Amino acid sequence: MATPGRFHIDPDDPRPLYIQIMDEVRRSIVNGIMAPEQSLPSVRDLAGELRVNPNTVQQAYRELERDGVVFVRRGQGTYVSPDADTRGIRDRVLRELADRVLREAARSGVTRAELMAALDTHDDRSIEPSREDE
Amino acid sequence: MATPGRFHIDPDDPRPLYIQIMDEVRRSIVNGIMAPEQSLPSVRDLAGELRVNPNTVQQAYRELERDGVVFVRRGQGTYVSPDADTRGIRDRVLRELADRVLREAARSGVTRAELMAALDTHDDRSIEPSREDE
DNA sequence: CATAGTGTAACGGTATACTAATACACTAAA
DNA sequence: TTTAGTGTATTAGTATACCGTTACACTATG
Repeated sequence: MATPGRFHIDPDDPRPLYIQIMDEVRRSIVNGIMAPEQSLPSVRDLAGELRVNPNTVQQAYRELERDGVVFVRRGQGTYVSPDADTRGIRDRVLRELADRVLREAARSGVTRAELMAALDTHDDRSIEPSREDE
Repeated sequence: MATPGRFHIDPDDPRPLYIQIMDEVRRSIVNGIMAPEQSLPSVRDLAGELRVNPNTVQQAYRELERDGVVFVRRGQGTYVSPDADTRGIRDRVLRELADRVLREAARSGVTRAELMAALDTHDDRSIEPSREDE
């Protein structure tokens, strides 16, 4: 059930709240919804919208800052990094995901070619990327 | 540092021990090293080899049994499932990995095509699948 | 029947992750 | 200078995962 704000989290999702928030922010940048230097909602605003603790939002923003995705001005706000353009973040997300996936494939003893074949024939269309319908 | 047994675990790997053991067993089947109905080392034997607690091995075997990868005869031992042939397990591992990966891609707002392109161009050859050199 | 193998269950300790509560510090505008 | 915004740090509570300890049950063999 989506909250009416720009980001949403799913209380039934087993993943930690702060990780869901990080994914929301990252996806907004990847999809071009948020542009470099655009301000993010304040930790209190977003906390209110999502009905979580401000420190939970803060934890998400802190990790995104550490990853270079956002930067912070104390007393002013949190902003998308100037170099966090859609293409750049998208490439990084893809590279890191590919890296993780290939490691897991290696652990399981399957090859990149087999994995790609499996991805090609995977038929669950319901998990194509989220679209932000505004 | 590999222990001299058939399976090994890495104490520096942050993943839980029982999950590492599950991966070892699964990979042995996927690589054809273990055949259907072949017996697995007993929980005490493997615990001794890996220097972990028997109940840790037991937990791995229990999950593998739940997944249908092995079956258990109390008092007798644990065996690879008769239908757990290399092809079957390999297909399942691939399907589940593909499913997980596409979900994570969707969460990040990237498409299957982009992901496959990233996998194609990923250049870390060091993470091709483990080979069991015997 | 006893024994040595096998698997199994219950319980407890520890560590860590997650989240919230509270209070502090910075900044800009009035 | 004050105020209302902003971010930030510390602390604490809770839950859960992980792993080990201990003891029990089954099975086959001698």
